[in-house]
Amino acid sequence: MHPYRSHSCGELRPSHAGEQVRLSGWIHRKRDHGQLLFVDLRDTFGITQCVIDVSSPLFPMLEETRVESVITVTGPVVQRTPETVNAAVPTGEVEVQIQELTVQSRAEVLPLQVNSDEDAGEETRLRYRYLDLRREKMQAKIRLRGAVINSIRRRMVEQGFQEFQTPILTASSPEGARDYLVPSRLHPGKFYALPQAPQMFKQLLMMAGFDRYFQIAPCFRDEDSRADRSPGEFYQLDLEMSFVTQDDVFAALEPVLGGVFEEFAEGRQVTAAPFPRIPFREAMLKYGSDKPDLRNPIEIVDVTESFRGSGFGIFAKAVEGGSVVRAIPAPGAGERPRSFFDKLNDWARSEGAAGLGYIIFAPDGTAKGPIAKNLDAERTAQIKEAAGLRDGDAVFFSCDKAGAAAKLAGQVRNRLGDELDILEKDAFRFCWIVDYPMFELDEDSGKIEFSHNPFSMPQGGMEALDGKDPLGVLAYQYDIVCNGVELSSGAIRNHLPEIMYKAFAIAGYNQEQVDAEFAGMISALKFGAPPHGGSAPGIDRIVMLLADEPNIREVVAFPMNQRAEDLMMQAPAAVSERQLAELHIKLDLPPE
RNA sequence: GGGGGUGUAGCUCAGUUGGUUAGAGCGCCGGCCUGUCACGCCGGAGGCCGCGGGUUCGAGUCCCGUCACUCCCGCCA
Repeated sequence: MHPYRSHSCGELRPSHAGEQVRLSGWIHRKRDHGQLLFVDLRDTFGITQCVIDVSSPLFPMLEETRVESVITVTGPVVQRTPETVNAAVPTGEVEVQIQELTVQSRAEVLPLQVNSDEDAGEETRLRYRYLDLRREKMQAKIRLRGAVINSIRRRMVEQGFQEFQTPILTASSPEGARDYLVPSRLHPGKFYALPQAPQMFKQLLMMAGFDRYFQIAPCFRDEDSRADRSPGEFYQLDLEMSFVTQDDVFAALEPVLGGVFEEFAEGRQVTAAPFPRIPFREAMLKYGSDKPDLRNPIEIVDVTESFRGSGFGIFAKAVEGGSVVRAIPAPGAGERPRSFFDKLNDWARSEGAAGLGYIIFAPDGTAKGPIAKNLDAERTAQIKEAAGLRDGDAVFFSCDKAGAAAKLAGQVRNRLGDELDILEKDAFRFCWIVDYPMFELDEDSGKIEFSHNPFSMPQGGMEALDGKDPLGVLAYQYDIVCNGVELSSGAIRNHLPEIMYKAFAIAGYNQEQVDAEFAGMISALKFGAPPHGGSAPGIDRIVMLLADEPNIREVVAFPMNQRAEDLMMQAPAAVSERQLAELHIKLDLPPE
């Protein structure tokens, strides 16, 4: 017999009764009856009950072996009597009678409990990640991640995409996030950078004529983390296509994402392709965000005109000064207590807003609240009509300059969705956000800047850039959003050097600067570049959504903590003087 | 860089208005138990209440500072 196992711990059934088997695994749980001892033996495939009694000379050895020790047991499979069957476990109709026992590895007292559904603190979990990962919940999430990646890869290949590998040690790029730098030994004072994304390489592969590229690509960015943003590194489904329009990219990606979500939805609804397309400006108005959660039925409306010259002086005056007023309907909130409105107002102030006005439309048809007192009935009715409100509803107002008003309105919309518990349940709601503006005005400097990727193709091409209103130029730039999570952004790229120079000129770069900073890219465009475009959905975020986990670390096997430290491997760490010397590095700062 | 939350036993947490010896569940150690499956019963050990300072007759509790973790803003496709 094999030295470790003849079967897995999830395998044995009544049909195996009478067979001599060998199982290896971790002691998940022990139930010690003094003369009789049950061991739940666990491997990644399942749990099998093993039993031994005091008549065996091995009994004391097993009795003193702690939970999470690794053992090998050998003995016959026995069908359990009907009253001792455990219907909750697939192997629950049988058990293994232990005749031979090897303790492969003893476990000390554990810093976290593996056989518990309760999470230990994150610091403990990350420091002992290998224990945390033994837990059933974690095994399921990490397995899901692997299955999702397999599914993506299969679907991409089926659509004629070819997988590539691109360099990890590459050059720093001047745009975007902060780079991770790697010092060069052979070139004193010079550095490689880890790629923030394989952007340049995938475009160069298009110029090389490969037509359809994809990669499950590691990306590195030295920026602060969030619950949904890993510090340091993450994975993207990076893809690029030649001779395509925006519609072609959407048509290629929708069946992949839609298909993956359908495959792992487990009963949850998935938006059917084609996904809705929402222009950026419309999204900012209706949802106050370019990553709207479409499970939330609330739609924001502009009611600026209803307040212009009105008796509600604060808003009327702000409107004269160029502010707008956005109305956020709160369906069913009309019967909430005063404290509900006060709490939201306090929260809005804590978010930096001047305050959050509201009108309550009471069930008896009267309009209540401080704003209603100062607003004539006609205007109040106008607002009620515009926001689609009924008696028993309420409406909140966000009044500020357009950008800030939209942002607050979006936050209120999200908050109301949660507080009023009106989000559609068990659904994945996708949309594309399209028609991003090519440029935006920097509020501090007053200068025109790229609003997204400078390498996107402006809609209307050269003609549009030559026009009088660069801020009105839209780009073939798009995001895909699911349940309020930005999965990716993408674009049809600018493959024409003259348009590239012009776009950069508008953003204040002359030709020499562009040539210097983007040399590889610009020169590649000069030798015959196909029109091309692509996208790069975040793998971790896809798995987060499918696993219904708000924290990205839950779907990464070995994540770093918020301060970009690996508590288990103890990275980052100091290195030896010798290593530094080889890299021509002399540390200037005392090490603490 | 800024703001919020948390920090009490190995783990998860409770701890009232500032009051006497800081508790529970799980885990650990010991004892009992031959059909349990979150086995049960009895007993025990285990505490720098994150750290430093202050107020007070008295601080886990209040104040100041600091550190750690976490969430958010900034930042980030």
